[in-house]
Amino acid sequence: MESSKLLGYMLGLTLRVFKNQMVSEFKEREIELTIEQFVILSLLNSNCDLIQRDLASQLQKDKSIIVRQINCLLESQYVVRLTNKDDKRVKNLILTKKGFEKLNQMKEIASEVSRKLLTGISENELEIFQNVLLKIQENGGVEEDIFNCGFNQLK
Amino acid sequence: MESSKLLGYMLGLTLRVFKNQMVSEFKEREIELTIEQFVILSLLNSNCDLIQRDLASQLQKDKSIIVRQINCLLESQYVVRLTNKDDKRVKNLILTKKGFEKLNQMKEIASEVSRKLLTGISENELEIFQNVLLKIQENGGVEEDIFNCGFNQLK
DNA sequence: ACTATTAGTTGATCTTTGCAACCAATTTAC
DNA sequence: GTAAATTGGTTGCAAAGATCAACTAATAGT
Repeated sequence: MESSKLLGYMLGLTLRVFKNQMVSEFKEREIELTIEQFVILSLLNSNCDLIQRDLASQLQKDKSIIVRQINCLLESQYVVRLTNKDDKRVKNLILTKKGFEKLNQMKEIASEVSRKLLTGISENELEIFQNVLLKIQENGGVEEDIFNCGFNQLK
Repeated sequence: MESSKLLGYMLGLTLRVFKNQMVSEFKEREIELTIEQFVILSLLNSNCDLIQRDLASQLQKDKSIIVRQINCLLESQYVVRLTNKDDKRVKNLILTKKGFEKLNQMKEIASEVSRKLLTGISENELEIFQNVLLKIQENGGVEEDIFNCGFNQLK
């Protein structure tokens, strides 16, 4: 099996397609957040116990990146950062009302874009597709999906 | 169907897993190219008629990015850039022997990484996975795969 | 011939990323 | 209980990646 060659190419291109569409939709509707920030808000909304360390490991990014992303979200008042009472090293991250509303707006856009990009793909194919993605992540050592932020839990 | 929410998240995370593994392998074996450059060399090797415009559209990136990537590859003498005789606007890109050898070295690494990441995934699932990726790209308006740089054509 | 288009290049600028150093709080090891 | 190690978070800096607009040179369209 020679899937080897271009797994990265295929994933990269597909992601880029998705991102480009999202970015242009965001621009059109004057949403000033990036896709990354949208993802972070989504994760925070899925599980309000997530701290910056968790975001870093879930997203496989350096913790410093997360800090800065959160800083942006703070400035626009989409989240609040509070020092945890039990462990003062830890900062809890809480979505504000404003953040929640913006998130829902972005989710709708993501829904539209996804619907558009996934047309012609059967339920079954999509299921397998998701499982393969999960499997790759697992094989790559991504922590088990603590909070099940899979595909299917959106209201 | 609520796959909407995190298509971007799933793709992004999976790509990141792949990239992280590749980067650490590249580092270990002292390969000083980026994944992007590896992809470009792959594409050039698949089809030597590709010009910079094609690379830009295939990779969905701005042409200026491609120019600069190629400049790097020129400096390290992995490719040569020649003005096309029939149309002097066009530059042909040719892999050097050095580039070809480096490419093969990187391909092997990519094979290993892919093999590792794809363990436990059946032939059939993988096939569907690839088709979904292609379908998404198609729905997103990526040009038809002129030179069939699909999964299965590696030596 | 004049205009529009195309391929490529450059410059300025911005974001993203990665790395290392660092602080403060907490654990651990003795 | 205290010293040392670890952990979560923050900052600075430099490299890489990406964007946008302006520009050249060659070609195509009329």
